[in-house]
Amino acid sequence: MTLRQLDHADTLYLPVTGDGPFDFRHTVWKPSHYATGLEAHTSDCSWRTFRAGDLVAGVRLAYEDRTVIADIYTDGDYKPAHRDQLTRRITDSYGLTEELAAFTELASKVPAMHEPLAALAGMRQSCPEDHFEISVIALLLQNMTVAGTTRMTRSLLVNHGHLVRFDGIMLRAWFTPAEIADVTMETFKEQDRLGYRAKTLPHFAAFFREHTSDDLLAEDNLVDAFQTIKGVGPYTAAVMASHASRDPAVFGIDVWNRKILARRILGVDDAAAEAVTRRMNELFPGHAGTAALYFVEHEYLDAPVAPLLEPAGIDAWNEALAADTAASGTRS
DNA sequence: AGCCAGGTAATCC
DNA sequence: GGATTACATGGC
Repeated sequence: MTLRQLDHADTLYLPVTGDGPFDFRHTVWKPSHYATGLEAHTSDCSWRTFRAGDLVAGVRLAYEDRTVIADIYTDGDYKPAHRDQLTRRITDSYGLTEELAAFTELASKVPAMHEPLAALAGMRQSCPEDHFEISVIALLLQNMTVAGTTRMTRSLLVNHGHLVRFDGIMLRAWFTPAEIADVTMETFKEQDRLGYRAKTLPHFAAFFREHTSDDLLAEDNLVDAFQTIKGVGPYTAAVMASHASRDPAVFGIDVWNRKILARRILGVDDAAAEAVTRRMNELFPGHAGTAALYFVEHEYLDAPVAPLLEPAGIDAWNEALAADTAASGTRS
């Protein structure tokens, strides 16, 4: 994998609409999210890569006066259509035009939600991944420890993705479905150590090459269509719906958030998935997904999985990413 | 060694 | 149907 240097191409000023607070830091950086190398965060600035077709874009995100300022870096072929695409993508990824009032109203009536709401008021769902990318994440989370998921994610991005540098930060970028079209199941299994998930990934690539992102927006039962793929069940489909499609009523229940939610809303260490889901829907009708987000992020707020970087730590971050890439290159 | 982890599908009664 | 089990992998 070669390192691409990206140059500054544009600055987007993206208004945050709606009344009420906006929590930029916890919208863009989620305390519960594991490290992927796709994004980096300090206390007041974030960097993230996006794919827009063949384009690899690096984005620096900051916030001021109800406006997200997105500096765009690319490797040369930046066109007006890309500006529109990235404006929409970043606005949607972080819910900048979404209204939280209905959720906040419900939440204020649930004592268990008072602390999360006080700590995180104005936080939106974040999903900089597109439908394909978030589906890959959900696949890698299946029946696996976070350490295992992190390992597989890193391997896929090192071996099939991209490495970029812009604005002083080094980051990984996703592969597109087209870019892994010729990668075999054997490679995913033997090189990337995906286990049984190796069989499913080629089907994802085929599905998302057939269904372009514009088709997906028009598709009204994408979740059902996606579940016809072998290896995609209710969890993976729900993660796609709640994150990439931003359905506030939906959340993918797994053994991780099941325990967190059982403790928060039922007062027990664990409970059946159906019982947890039912209670979440009773307490937060139409907004159970948003509520789950608040409970989970509050759980990790004091001990984030991937803590914010100090500005002085960026050199070490860059060196770690470069070393990781070099190590992979020498492996047989 | 054996069990389990941010699931899923196949196979049993 | 609902309950049980194999599926890959690596960490403890």
